[in-house]
Amino acid sequence: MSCTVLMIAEKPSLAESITKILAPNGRYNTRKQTSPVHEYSAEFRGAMCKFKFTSVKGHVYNLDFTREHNDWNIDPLELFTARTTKQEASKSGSICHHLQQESKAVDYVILWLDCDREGENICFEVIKNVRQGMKQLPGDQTKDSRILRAKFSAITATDIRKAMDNLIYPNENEALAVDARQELDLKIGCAFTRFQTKFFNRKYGNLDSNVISYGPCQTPTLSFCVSRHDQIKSFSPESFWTLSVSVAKQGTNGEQCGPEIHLHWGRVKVFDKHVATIFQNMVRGNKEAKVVSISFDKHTKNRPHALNTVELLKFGSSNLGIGPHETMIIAERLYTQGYISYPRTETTSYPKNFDIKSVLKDQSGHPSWGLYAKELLEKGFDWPTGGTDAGDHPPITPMRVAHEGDLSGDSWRIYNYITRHFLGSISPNLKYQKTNVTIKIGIETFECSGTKVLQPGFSAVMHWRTMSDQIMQEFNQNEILKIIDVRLVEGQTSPPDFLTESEVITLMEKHGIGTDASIPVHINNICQRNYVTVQGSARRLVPTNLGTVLIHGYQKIDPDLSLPTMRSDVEKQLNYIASGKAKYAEVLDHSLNLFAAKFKYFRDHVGQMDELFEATFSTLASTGKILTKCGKCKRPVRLHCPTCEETYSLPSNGHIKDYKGLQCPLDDFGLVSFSTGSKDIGYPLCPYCYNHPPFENIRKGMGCNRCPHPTCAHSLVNNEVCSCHVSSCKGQMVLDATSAPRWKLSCNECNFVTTFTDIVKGVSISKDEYCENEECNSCILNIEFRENQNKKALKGCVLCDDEIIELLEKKFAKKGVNYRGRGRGRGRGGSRRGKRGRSRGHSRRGGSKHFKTQ
DNA sequence: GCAAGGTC
Repeated sequence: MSCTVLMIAEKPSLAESITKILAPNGRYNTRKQTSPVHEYSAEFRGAMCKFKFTSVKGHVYNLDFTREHNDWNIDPLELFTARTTKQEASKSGSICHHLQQESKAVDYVILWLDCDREGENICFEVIKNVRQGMKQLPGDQTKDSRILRAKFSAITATDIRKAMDNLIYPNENEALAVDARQELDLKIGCAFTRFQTKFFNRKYGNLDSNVISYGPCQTPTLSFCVSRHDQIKSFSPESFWTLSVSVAKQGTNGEQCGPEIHLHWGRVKVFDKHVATIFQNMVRGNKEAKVVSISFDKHTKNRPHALNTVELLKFGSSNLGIGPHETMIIAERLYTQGYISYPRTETTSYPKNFDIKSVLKDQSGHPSWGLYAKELLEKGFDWPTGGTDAGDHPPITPMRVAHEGDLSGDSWRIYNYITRHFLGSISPNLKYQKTNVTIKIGIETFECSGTKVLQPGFSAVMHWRTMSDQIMQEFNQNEILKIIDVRLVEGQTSPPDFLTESEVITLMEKHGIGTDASIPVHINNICQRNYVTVQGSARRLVPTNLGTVLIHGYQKIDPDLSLPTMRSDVEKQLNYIASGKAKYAEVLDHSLNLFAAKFKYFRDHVGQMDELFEATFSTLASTGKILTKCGKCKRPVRLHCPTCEETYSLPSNGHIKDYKGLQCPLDDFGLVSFSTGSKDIGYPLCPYCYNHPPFENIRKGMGCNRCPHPTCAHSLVNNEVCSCHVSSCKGQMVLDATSAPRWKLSCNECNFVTTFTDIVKGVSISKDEYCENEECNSCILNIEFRENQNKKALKGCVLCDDEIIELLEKKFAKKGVNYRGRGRGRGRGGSRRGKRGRSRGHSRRGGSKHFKTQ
């Protein structure tokens, strides 16, 4: 034997099938090793050679951090710059050792790894193990020139032989793109996961998951489910009305003969009851209905394409009630038992030389579908058209007959589906005729229709696709029908339902999230971590509180983190590496820097996510109180709306209570009053305005005492009395209406407060009256005394009138005395006279954010 | 204890 050729496939089954194709007369010997080695002799490059065909089992290596960075106590930010190592993936039996042994003194290595980017990467993992042991040859016959790549687009004899005759070299750029992907996924995933897990698990003991994970595939997957949940929550039903009309054939005397026929209104529905009633009256105004047209249309439902993984998973979930993870486990078992072909494939078209006849022959004795298969064999089957060849593996088909007793419950149901799908895919199309009858009552159009199946085609074997006849009476053109009933039926629009697992798979496929092999893993992850639960026989994925809070948190802090474009954006970068347009190190560096910055931003703003966690998972929140308390200081600091899942912070170190059931005119939020005690500051505030100031140039934390709303009874404009007495303060003294029965004036900037003595019963601001002292210009107050005081009501300026000044516990200095702050501030906001009712100092230039009162 | 991608 002049030379030895080592060939390596991605999995043992493929090594065997390709050997069967390439070994002369299909004759070869197999040695049992970590992965079987098939041996045969054949010609290669003009000489007889010994061929050894073995395989790896997927990736040879896993990427991981070194030991020092596998410590959860280090700062996760360090992970972005941490060193990584590749470790052998296999737990049972060393693949590396196997490759090293088998490559000893071989002349050639031919790589038959799957023809995708991952396969190209595995090529280089293999090369790392086989290169050393290869035979040294003289001259320019370098080892690298003898490591070759077979590129095949299907596992068929033609394709495999063609690949063997057109060997090329492995593509390092494609492999490097995968290396970059691995490193990015590892670093981003672990950094975010460790940070979140530690941050939230330390704070909340009642989270439903040990690990609060983040990943570029699992998080967008969860996001799909939460988006639908949000749509449902925010849905508001609308009433609509429709005309429900029934007619019947009539005899010569106008009597009803024949059953009632229900008609569909051409307008379907209207959203205005008044309009609907007009239509109803119009229709009722007619005595008869007239058939104006009858049409017969032929329709076709195409047979399905050949079966791929995603389609199998979707059917398993929606029709068999078996989750994708479980379906894959079962499919893999059926595959290793030889009942079906390789179950991980994107391909939906049969290879040209696929032996459909032999599969049909195998199945023709089957008790359930044997006769059907036999008929196809005898009468001829339709060679499938369409579908796509993804170049990976042939579609999923039955490989040998199984009877119901051979397989346990779910295995049988999956095998049953795969086989019926196969038979359906080579069956005729389903054909049916649809009859449409158009009927007019006055000027309104109605319709009724019937269907008749002309040829069941594939639905005869795929019984879940069966279409039943909808029989309709025969009508004649211009036939007059009797109107039996005209009713107005009210309905309501309804929200969408939660996404089914099958719909989630469709979305994942559409957005390129995960692969046929990993889609079930991602869905399984978000279930196991308790971010979603699978509900009902329709297997709908309903987000848990934890799942919802996570996604809402990302949306608040950095929406990119949960967008489905996360994956595709990174893929675009990786494509530059694969195509050789950019260097591996540069792309990796760029993406790592980007995500490190995102991580830092997320970490700095995690409080926004924490507000949601606090409202959902703190023990106080579980009592159902609307007012939640801070876990540390035990004071109420936040309001939480459990429906909107929004949290509003409030001023701390004080008391919060409902403010007389009053509402903010800007946003309809209920006002609350804040006070720090009977002799301290107090004011009403709107929780929304406090967190989202509605006017420009106003900082966060606005209470009503700083609000420039021109007409609201609680705003600064309508409650300010004079400038603050404290010299360094630029604030306004505001009448604190929340303070009754002990009336107070408190500054809206500093903590200066003055209280009226307890003989004062009521204080109000006199509308459009100001102190006559030009320098003062304060508001005029109306003071009422308690009945037992026998005092007449007073009216005057709090800065200039002695009698009023006397009523204050902390007295303002009388005008003319050189007290701190005198005269100051008066001119600051411009002349105030005549400006009441208009914002002072807070121009509404630029408009307000949610102003809706004017 | 963490990601996602292969495969068993």
